[in-house]
Amino acid sequence: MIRTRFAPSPTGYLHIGGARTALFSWAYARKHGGQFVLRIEDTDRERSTKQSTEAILEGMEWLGLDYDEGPYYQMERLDRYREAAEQLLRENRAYYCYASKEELDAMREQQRAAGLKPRYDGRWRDSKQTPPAGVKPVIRFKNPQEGYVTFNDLVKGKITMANHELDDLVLLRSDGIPTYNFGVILDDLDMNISHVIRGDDHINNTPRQINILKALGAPLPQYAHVPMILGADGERLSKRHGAVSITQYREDGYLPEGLVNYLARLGWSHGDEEIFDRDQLIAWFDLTSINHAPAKFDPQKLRWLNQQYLKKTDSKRLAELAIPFFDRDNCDTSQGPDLLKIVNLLKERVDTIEELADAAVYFFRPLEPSSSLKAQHFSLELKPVLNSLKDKFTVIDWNHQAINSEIKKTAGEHEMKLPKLAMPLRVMVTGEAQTPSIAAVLELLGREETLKRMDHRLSFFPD
RNA sequence: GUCCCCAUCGUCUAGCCUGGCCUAGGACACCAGCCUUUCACGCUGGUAACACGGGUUCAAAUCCCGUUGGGGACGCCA
Repeated sequence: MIRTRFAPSPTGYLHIGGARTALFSWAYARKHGGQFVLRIEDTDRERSTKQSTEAILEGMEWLGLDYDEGPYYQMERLDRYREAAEQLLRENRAYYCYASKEELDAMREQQRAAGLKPRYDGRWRDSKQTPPAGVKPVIRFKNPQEGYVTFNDLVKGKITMANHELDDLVLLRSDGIPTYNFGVILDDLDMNISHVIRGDDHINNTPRQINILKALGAPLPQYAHVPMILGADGERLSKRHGAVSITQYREDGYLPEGLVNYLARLGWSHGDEEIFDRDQLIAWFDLTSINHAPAKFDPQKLRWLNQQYLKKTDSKRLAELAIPFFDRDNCDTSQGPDLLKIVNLLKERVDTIEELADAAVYFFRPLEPSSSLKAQHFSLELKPVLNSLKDKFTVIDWNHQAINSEIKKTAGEHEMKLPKLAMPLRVMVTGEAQTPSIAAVLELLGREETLKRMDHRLSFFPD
């Protein structure tokens, strides 16, 4: 049975990188009919917050990453970690270390100054000295000092690390809470995780974890390290480099399926496939097609993909999703034209739902054209033409074909090129220069509102 | 600094494992044209990459080594 997990720490929201790791783990489990587990690694008491946990859960739900078990919380498993640490202590695979924070800082600084890799020097490893009074010790792992650790990473291939590069890491802090490296292996072990899929910033931790697992006499999971996602500037995505919360994309008007598709395609590929849904992802997903190099996040391609999904999404659903955005624009959608029809008209022309709502404001309230638009499209000679068009609008059938032919006819009668009439009409009714076909817009807007706006505008035309 | 990972168009990538089909394919972006009632959409075409240097081989984007460049890790964070 294949079991994967996503194990975020609740010290911030769920961001792009974490979401993609979760997506890959999820897809791998689903592909193989396995199970996907969610575990919250909340052992950093300083920074873990309830809000972060909720934000992560919310992000997972929005993306549709459903889990079969969890969320588990590490803070509920403290006894287990203590037991395991004591076992290692008994078997002389771990030891107490009484070194103070200041002492260790000084040690590292010295090493750095000497051009060495900063690491614990093992001063308490085989120490016979009497422990200082009143100091609560940490428990450190007795890492093997010779030989190599090799594992076969399912993404990167064979990775080898010399044991002498590794130091004796802390297993249990002085307050009895495990550190990441200890907690994670025990949890993955107890939860029968078969495949550990995580960011490749964990590659360096893997040999340490393998050593502990071996000391415990436990079986090893398979590892798959996924490359990082970089910001547009090539820097690792961080809070300062555009790593926004996954839910921010919802607020910006993206569809979860668009984001999922984009994320899946970032660092993973199935030939030349660009647009594929969740089921196709599951069917196609494999670890070997994950790219080995880090990828830069490209917001423009995300926008394009989102537009592809917007186009094929049912207008009814889009209309519902758009309501909060209309609210932001102070548009009462219960009043004006049929929202469904508005969505139909606009959904191929915008990249996000936010843009859709923004592009539809004039359906709900008249917009004042900018002075440059007025100067460009309004002129006194036009006034009689627009007046006669308006008169005809009072009598024709109100559908876009009829409106359209009336506009064309009027332009012909006055020997005008069509745009010369259509543009001023568009600007005077919508206040904007870019809208869908003006006839379609007018039909939706309704005869009454159209005439009202024309009257109003014409009353002080061309100003 | 030390260790680990990585390296194909500006970006995401196919091809690499199992050398020849690659005068390197697709997508985003960009440019031009078409469509057109504006803006989009759509369609057509275009610019654009195997980091560099050595090997191995009849033949290398593909295999090996080095250089350079990028990323990551080096905590009683995860």
